[in-house]
Parts: sequence; structure tokens; C-alpha cells
Amino acid sequence: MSEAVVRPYHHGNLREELLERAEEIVRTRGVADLSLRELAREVGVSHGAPRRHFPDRQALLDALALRGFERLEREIVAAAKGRASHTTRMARTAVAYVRFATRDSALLELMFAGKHRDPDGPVHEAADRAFTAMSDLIAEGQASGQLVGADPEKPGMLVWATLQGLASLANGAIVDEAALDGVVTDAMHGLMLGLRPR
Amino acid sequence: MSEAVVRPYHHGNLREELLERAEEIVRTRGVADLSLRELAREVGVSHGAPRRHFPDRQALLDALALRGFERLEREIVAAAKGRASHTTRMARTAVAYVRFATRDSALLELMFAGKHRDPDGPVHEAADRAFTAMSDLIAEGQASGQLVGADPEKPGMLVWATLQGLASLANGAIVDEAALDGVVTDAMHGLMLGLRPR
DNA sequence: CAACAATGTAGGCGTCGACAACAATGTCGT
DNA sequence: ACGACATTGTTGTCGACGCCTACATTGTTG
Repeated sequence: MSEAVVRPYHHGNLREELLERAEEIVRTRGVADLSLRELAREVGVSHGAPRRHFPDRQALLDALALRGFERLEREIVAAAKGRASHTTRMARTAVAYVRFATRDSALLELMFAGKHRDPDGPVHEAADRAFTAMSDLIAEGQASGQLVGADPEKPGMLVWATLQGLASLANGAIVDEAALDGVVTDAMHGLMLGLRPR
Repeated sequence: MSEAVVRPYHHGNLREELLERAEEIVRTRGVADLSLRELAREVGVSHGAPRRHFPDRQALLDALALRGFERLEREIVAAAKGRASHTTRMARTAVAYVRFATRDSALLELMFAGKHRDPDGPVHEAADRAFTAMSDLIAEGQASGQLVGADPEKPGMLVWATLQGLASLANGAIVDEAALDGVVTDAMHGLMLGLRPR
């Protein structure tokens, strides 16, 4: 008995495990309930250990935001590519974004929370990359003459605003989960129609 | 000397003063930095006193949310009334909402944070009233034949989503404060155009 | 293999939210 | 007028938290 599994002094993968557990907690109980000490306990490490990887709580939150943007970018590019029509891919991408926003609403909030974050920091850069992935799709539509304008900025803003609005509707339980994809697709089609040159 | 102003044992207006100071703190430093104890100190009362008015921290936040919705409703109805054309008043109301959302972004976040709030509670009811004020304006447009549809629900969703999106754009510093009113007005006009019967 | 860096532990500090026991004040029925 | 009772504020305590420092263990590298 008492064959306690001896954890080595050095955990070996602490940073990653902390982040994953943290993301889980944020998803289920929200940012406010995320505590470094609880995290340490759950991973089976002393309360001071996380400090070696995250100087303070905000650093952990930043790391979570960074991962969030990276995942978001992956999901956007995955939805944006393919052989389907431009409009279809726009709609798919929109759905992907809104899905992310509803499934991980607390994480998204955290991602955009850093109003006073360093504009040159890694988080901001990751955010830019994710946004660029969307922007590229719009630019493609403009290049192929399916969308008005030369710069993707103005339609980009419009699309962005619409997505954000739809996401907030979904999170406010005004639109139920099941109907969400349809609503988003419709809105996107309408939007594209409005932005089509004539 | 030592003519210390003797505060009476009973403050007399503690609840209100706590709420006002709390709103100030939320506005300037965000919800996370709001502490009952600091609040008590600033108002010059012992750390246990606020408990008589707010059983726990969340109760204070709920009270703040309630006030927020009441103020929002007032600002919406103020913008929605008047002799101007329906379209103009729609635009004004939109500007009023987005202004609120940007000036008091932390408060707005708090107002919508209660995802698991009692749907029959006072906060939710106040939120409904504020939303209704907007809905009424849309219904008026439908009654006078300037907007499609019979029920205000569908266009209401659209308007709501657009406003929320514009607000998030503004809060993300993607649109600068000065240009905001113009952008909102334009978007609203475009939206109304799209919703006009033909 | 001996410095040195990286990583984890142990303990302490100040603050917080929540709670309970008690004190001062307001209110209301008789 | 006065005594019971409710309301409101005070004080002290508890456990948890974030952050800090001193120290222990392990990995790395010249």
C-alpha cells in the first residue's frame, strides 16, 4: 500500500497543464472564479509554483487570451478555405466566429478585455492575425469583383460589427442555439447582397 | 480645534452613496477592482456596514446593473421622442445607445454579465423595459408604414445586433470617439433603408 | 564536475468577502 | 411616554487569495 505515485520534483509540463485547466475553469465558471492557488492545487503543485511561469494573475490571463486568438485564427482560416463559392465561405466563416463567441464567451470576453494592453505585445499581434484572416477573405471577394470597394477596411468593419452583434444576441439567449447557424447564415447573405456592386 | 464633524451613527443615505461611489469606481477602474471594503472606507463607514444594504458583493453589482438599465431606458426614451422624422429619431436613439455603451462600457458589461440571473428578477425586468423603449420606436415606424413587417421583433433583433456591434467596435478602439456619431448615424440610415418597404 | 539557471516549496503579508456578536438609533403600539 | 422590536452600523474573526522572499531541488552547460 501507500504506493503513492511519486511526482518528480519538476513537473515537466506545468505551464501547459495550468493553461489547459485554467481554460476549462474559465469556460465553466468564468474568469472571476479563476484562482492561481486553486489551479496549483488541482494540478498538484505548491501555491507558489505557477509564479515561475506566470509572474502574476494577469500574465496567466494574457496567455489564455493569446491561445484563444490562435485557436480563433485556426478556426477562421479553416472555414475560409475550400472550393465553395465566396459567399458560402463568408457565411461559413461567420458561423465559425459566432460559434466560437458563444461556446467560449467567457474566453472571448477575456480576449477583448485588455483595453489597455500593449499594442505591440504578443496578444495584440495574435488578435491582428486572427482579424487579418477574416480581412483576407473580404479582400478576395473584392479582388474577384464580388464586393464593392478596394480596401477591405470599410466592409470589414461592417462584417465585424454584424458578427459581434450576432454573437451578443446569441449570448444574451435572445436567439437559441439551434437556430443560430441559420440566423448567422441569413444575415451574412443579406450583408453580402448589400455589399455587392451594382 | 479638533472640531471633528461628528457623523451620526446612522449615515442616513448610505445605500445611495455606496451605489454612486461604486458606479464611479466601475467606470474608472472596472468591475474587478470594486471592493466592498474600500467602498466602505471611502464613504467613511465600517467594513461591515454595506452588508446591511447588500447581502453580498453580487447584490451590489445587481443593484448597479439595475440602475444602469434604468438610466439607459431614460436616455433611450429621451432620444426617441420629439418632432423630428422617424428616421432621425431612430438615428438619435442609436447614437444614444452607442454613447452609453462606450462611455460606460464596464457598466454595460456588468449589466449583461448576469447570464444566469433570475428572469423574473428586477434586473431582468429593467432590461426588458429598456429594450421595450427601443422596440416601441420600431413599432411606431411599422405603424406609420415606414418599416416592413408587423411585429417589431425581427427588425428589433437586427437593430439590436447592429448597435451592439458598433458599440464593440468603438470599445475596441477600432473606431475613434470623434467619428463615432457619424458612423452610427450612417449605419442606422442604411439599415432603415434596407428595412423600408418597396 | 562545478557553477549556474530553471523550477518547485514553504512561509509570511496585506486585502478581500462572508459571517456572527454586539451597540446605537429609529419606529410603533399601547 | 415608554418599552418592545426592527433597522442600521461596529468590531472581530475566518478562510482564501495574490504577491513576495528565502530556500530546496533538479537540469544544463562550459
